[in-house]
Amino acid sequence: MAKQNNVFKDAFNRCVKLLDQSASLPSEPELGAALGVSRTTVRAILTRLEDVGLLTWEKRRKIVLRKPLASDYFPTEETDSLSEIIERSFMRRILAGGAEPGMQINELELAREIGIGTTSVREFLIRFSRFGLIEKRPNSHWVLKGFTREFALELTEVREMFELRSAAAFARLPAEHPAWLELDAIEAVHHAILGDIENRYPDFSELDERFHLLVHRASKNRFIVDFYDVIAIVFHYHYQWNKTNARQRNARALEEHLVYIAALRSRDSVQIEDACRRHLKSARETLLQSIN
Amino acid sequence: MAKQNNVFKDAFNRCVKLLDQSASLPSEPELGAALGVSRTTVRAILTRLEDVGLLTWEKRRKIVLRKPLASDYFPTEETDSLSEIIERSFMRRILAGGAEPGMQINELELAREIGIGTTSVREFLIRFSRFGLIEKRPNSHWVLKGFTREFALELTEVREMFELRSAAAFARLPAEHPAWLELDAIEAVHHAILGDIENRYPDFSELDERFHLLVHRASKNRFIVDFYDVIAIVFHYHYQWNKTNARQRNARALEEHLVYIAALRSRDSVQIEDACRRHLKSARETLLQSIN
DNA sequence: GCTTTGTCTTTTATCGGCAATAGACAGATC
DNA sequence: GATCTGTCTATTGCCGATAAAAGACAAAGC
Repeated sequence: MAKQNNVFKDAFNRCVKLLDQSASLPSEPELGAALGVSRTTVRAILTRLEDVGLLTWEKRRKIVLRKPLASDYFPTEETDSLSEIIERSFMRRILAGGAEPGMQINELELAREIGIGTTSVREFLIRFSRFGLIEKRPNSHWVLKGFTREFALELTEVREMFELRSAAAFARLPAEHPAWLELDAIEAVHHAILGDIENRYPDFSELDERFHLLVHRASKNRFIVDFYDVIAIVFHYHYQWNKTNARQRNARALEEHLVYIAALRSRDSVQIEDACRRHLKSARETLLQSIN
Repeated sequence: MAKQNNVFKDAFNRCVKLLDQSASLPSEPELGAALGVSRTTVRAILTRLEDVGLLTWEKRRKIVLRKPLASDYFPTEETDSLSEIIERSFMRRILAGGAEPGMQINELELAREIGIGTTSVREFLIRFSRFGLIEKRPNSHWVLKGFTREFALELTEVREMFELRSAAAFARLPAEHPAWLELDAIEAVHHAILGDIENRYPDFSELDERFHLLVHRASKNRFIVDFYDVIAIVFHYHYQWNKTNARQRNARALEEHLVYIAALRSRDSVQIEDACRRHLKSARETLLQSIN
């Protein structure tokens, strides 16, 4: 079966959405840039648009024939990349299912369960191993170390070191640095969500990641920024599978963020450290509660 | 060609060395434990020992027939695992060769150059990516970020944060913790090398890793301990390919270590921080000098 | 003269297959 | 009764092959 064509399918869907809004399509290279794919894929998309009768396409002449229907899109399951599929499937197993620490992980079994080849599973496990949740015994199986209390404590310990340093670096950014504008934008979304907390509290997860990543980036240190991936994935799945008191928790975190943001703006190192510490402490507590 | 049999070859060599010393061999499971391989491999080794006329083997009766010769061993090139081979080859390219930052890395080319399959190269690159020297463009090539000044500064920034914290944790270890004994042993080796510095200064590299890893382990944090891999690999190849003033540099580092070790023993946090900072600063400077 | 398109080549992502290695289990041996 | 050996099965590590996707280059169009 070789490579999946999910890049094509995903880009196709985004192209149909584009076509739904504006009534014409730009040149091939421009469209490629807009969709983030190569011209080869753009041409495959255009060919298919013609096939399903959405478009006439001859050289530069692209004429939209009708409004797209829901049935023109590829089903969303088919647009995910293999690694996303594996990640979700794997995280469900270890966070939701009864996965005991110390358990062996079997590549072949995982591959069969998801219906893919072993190579993809192996590559996923190698990439995933940097999250500290699994460990390889050479020439033998992987061992699940588990989403335990120790894991959460070790993770948050490093997170706190990194974020305190990043927040301090943030305060030293020159006034014209784009991060300040992004901070304004992020703050505005905080107010928007708080203003309609009952309905919008699930939007917090994504905003949380956006905010903390912005702070970490101020460190200008690739190791610190990369480590944020670990935090992000843990909190991502944590939010997804543990919804007890979600509204209340998120509201509290939003308020803490606002204090934190104000502290960053003040550029006062004592205030920043205080706000940062306070927020990270409550984030850690939330995480720990979900484990025991 | 499937799997290499380097596990067998390496274990075979170690078994021959064992046989050179003691005149008999233990049971299969015991031998497996001693060599760190499965019984399947042990039996393959015993079969080969018989074939080359080093041993008679029938059930429990194992009789050594003669002293091993140099020609009984497999050549060392054949005992390295594929990932070790790729790693060396790759590091030589990016540290020694003219590898410009921003350069593209081609999986197929690398594989052909080393004479192996692409899967192994891919897996290596994925594992290697956590060292922050390369980066993947999805569906496209890897980009070499290069062993630059920025890289060294980012690396040492994190190293210093982690090691200061680990050193502080070390001082809090209970007196009966085995780490103190290991520290004694490490200190003794320091004195031994310093006593014959002219000849033994190349032994420093390995000792350095052993010492700092011991310190990092005191953090009891998997992320801190794992990060030491990044430091270790960088310094390992750094020592290997930059030998200017090596004797002098190593002598200085050994002295700094001794002060650092004494500080750890004192359990005095001010003294520890001071000694640790001082040593890390000079380690950073050495590293930076080798870059520009 | 710059951008677009047609065509072709190169490279990546993924699969199935096979030898090396690990590991399980029952019967044999001390 | 604990450990060892014989035998068999399961799993990993690695390869080559192939479709998807990227990308190079020249000719065409504005």
